[in-house]
Amino acid sequence: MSYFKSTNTSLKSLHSIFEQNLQDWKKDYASIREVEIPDKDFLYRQGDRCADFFWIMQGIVKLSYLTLQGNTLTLALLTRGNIIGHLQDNAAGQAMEDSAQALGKVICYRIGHDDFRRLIASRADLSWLVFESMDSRQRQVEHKLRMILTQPVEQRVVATLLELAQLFGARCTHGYSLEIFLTQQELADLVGASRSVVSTIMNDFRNRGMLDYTRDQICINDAAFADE
Amino acid sequence: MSYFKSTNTSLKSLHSIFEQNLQDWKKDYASIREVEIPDKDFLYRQGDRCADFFWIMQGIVKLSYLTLQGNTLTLALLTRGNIIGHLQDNAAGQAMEDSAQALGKVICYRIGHDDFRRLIASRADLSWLVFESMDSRQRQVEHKLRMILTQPVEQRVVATLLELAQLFGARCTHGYSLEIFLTQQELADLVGASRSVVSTIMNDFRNRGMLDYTRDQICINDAAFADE
DNA sequence: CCGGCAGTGTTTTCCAGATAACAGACAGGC
DNA sequence: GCCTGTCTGTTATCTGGAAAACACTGCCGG
Repeated sequence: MSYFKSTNTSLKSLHSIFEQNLQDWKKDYASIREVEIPDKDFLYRQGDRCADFFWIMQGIVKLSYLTLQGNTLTLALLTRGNIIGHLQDNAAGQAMEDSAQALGKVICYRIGHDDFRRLIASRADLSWLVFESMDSRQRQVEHKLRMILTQPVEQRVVATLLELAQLFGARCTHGYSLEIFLTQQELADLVGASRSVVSTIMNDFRNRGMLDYTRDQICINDAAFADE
Repeated sequence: MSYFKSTNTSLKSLHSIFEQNLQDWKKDYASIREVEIPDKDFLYRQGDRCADFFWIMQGIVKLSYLTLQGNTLTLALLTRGNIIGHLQDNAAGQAMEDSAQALGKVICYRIGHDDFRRLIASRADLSWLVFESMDSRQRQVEHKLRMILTQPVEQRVVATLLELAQLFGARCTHGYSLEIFLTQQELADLVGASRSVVSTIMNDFRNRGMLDYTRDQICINDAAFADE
């Protein structure tokens, strides 16, 4: 069960760094504030102009892109420590090319563009955290690209479910159950496939005893880990 | 012809920042050295262990991934200002998951992991440059993912050729000719398609007068820009 | 001058998966 | 209870593009 390897440890120190400094920083960087985003709310939407940065403290944020044909494509799931925002400040922010949506409750610090830049400049130790954040997103997207170009849908579903188990998995009697529920459509967006094939594949897995799921819960049985 | 928009300006200052400081820095960060990589040489190969960073000063570096089935998949083309390297230092660098190859002559600074980290920590103004570098690669990969999932091969070829024109384009009598030559196979890897369909598509474009190419040159005619 | 090699052009076959269309299933609200 | 809306399950059809297979066009070295 090597699948549940520990996540990057240095990101874990982030919150404590912030906690003890937030009050101090507010004096220097007026735009910093802690915001709580309820499930399904958007941090911003595709096409919005948004020059702020969001530094995730808790919860998961889904980045997705809506195609012209009306399909949704999930680019990445970001967790604590990740930073979202536009880097170039030209003309006070141009339209975002994707949407960011909370999956479950999310807590993050929202910081204006200029303040963020100044903060980074003055606190060199923070910049390495930012690098790690960007790097993890980078890897995530490249990994997705590789998967889509090389693996058939079925394999991608398996891989995605296992990744989700890492992110949301809570131990239950027969395996790991996911603490948020995704509709099949959302799962399909995540693997980059159509809803109908994901549906049949999921059923197949259920019949083979690797998975249990209902309308509002998914549970990955221990058997699944053995098989793959 | 809005296509030839200027590239990020702040990256342009990079070389001058380095030039005037390189000698000084060598004292503090012994591992820094300027290296020149000839055309087609590898900075590192997939599977290598490499804990160093490469900061590109000149030329283009191709990042690509070799699949188990033996297909090559080009993830990104990086230019001046971009930085390549593993962030996490655990166990002195693990295997690279892609290869980095020079496309044409490349000049870059090679820096050991720890020196790079110290350099960034001590020179906060540099870190913003690194952010921009990572961000541009990020956008490039996400863009590729979107293209592959939404556009048919033909469109992707067009888009890729226009992007190449931006990177390598040199004005010639009838349009923009590319200064490096890519085989059709390499072009196919870049668009994420098979060689044979790229070949027929290219021929089609040539017949329609949008393109001229021979065994060792590609030229995008002005007509192509009007059409798309 | 003749292989041999690396790249190109084209055609034929085949299939994964998109798309569409519809029939349950379940959950509110009225 | 019944209507409505949102999910799930399944099947029938169609197609873009991968794969394979081969002929063609240089070019380079002996």
